[in-house]
Amino acid sequence: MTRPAGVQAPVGTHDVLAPDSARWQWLLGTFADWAARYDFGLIISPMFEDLAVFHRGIGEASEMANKEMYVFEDRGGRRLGLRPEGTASVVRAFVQHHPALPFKAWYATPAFRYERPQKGRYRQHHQIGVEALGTDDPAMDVEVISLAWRFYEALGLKRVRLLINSMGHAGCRGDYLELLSEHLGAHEASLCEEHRPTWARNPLRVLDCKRQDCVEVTAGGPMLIDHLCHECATHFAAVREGLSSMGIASELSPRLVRGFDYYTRTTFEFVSEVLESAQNAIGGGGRYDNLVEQLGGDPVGGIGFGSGIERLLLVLEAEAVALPGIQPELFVVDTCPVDASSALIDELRRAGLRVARAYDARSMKAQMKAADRSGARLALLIGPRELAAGEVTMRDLRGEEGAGAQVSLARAEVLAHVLERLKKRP
RNA sequence: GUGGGCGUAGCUCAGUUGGUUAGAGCGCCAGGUUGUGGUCCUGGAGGUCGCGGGUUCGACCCCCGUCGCUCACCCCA
Repeated sequence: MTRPAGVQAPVGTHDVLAPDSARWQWLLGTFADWAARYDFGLIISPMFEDLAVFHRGIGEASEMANKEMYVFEDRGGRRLGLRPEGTASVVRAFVQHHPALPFKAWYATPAFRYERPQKGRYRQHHQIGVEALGTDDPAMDVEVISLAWRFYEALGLKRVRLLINSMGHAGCRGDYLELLSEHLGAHEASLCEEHRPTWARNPLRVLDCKRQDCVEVTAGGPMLIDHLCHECATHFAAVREGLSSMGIASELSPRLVRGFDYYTRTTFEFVSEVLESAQNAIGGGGRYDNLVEQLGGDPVGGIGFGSGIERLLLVLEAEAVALPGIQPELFVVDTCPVDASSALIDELRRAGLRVARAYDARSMKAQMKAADRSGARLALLIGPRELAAGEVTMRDLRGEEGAGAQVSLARAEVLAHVLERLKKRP
């Protein structure tokens, strides 16, 4: 209990040990599979970047860039930041390497934000996501969004809603912002305490405010979705139609304003209906048609999404989805005074089997107990009797009738019998 | 950054207006069954009661500080 100061995970971080880590492996594997089906390739990029990458990407005014980033200076005097989200780094890598278009990349990465932890919110959390750069085609918006949707389905999630909105491009958004500012200015006195003095700096944020005062003011005001230019409106309609043609329902959510400044046109968020906590967004993303240029690249568009692993795990638990574990298939019990099992265990493992064993020369009873708890289906017993006879006893630990049947096998035939038995009962 | 709740065994927790050697269940180890798990019985190990200070004859209990966990605001994944 008492341990030296500092010998514990930092605030807001967690260790994930087996068997819980098996859920992560399964989730990550499922995502990798679906990303590959959509022809996305894995990208691995550094977890820290020059601060400018994040500042220019996320927007200097944003809460995240200002107060939540882990910033440090290295020994060479460089100002660096720990990745707070996935997109900026991918775009930076894209600009740096000029890959062929369209560039479709998926990632799994930790993300760091200095915030007060609470349920579903940590200082180090983990995201999986994709970015697709180099095309404005609404079909790519549809691919990115549907990939997320199919992935959630593959996990077994049922109670997920897709909220969608369009932020327009710089032109129509600019026109709209004037209308919105006019409206907010006229009703300034009715805004909530926080936004009354600050609405002018970022009027869109007010739309996102959940306090009753602001909700009432903005409800009577203009919505961006009604003021999109022809091109943006057409693009948005194509995205929704594409999703609809796949049977994916998207709910128009005109107040949806996501946290990063870089979004244009399509923005979306996946919310869980079963999470009771305030952190019910399990993923989100959008199009960013100016970001590549802002980071020094050609003026090409992109779109992506990110999803939080910890939150997905919370939802999986809330929806009571059964999660596959990783258990040994065999447990080898060896009670001989000399090592009689290492070579056999090696043979089994090289044949692809997951094999557990006991250590410290414990009694047969203790080893059998360990075998039972390991979750293995079969136990192989080698005691002095088997050793002398050149045999191995194979015992079924998961026999449906309770008492497991056991048979004696010649040492040379063990592998063949084990493979047959395990295949027989998948 | 703001506010609430909580830190007692590996885990989940109990602990009577502050009173002697701090308990339970589960888990773990061993034995009952000198070669057999899952049920049952018996026994055992394991705690500077988060840490530091204070009040008191005496503190797991009261007070202060501190560290940590947790929930909410905020922000978001």
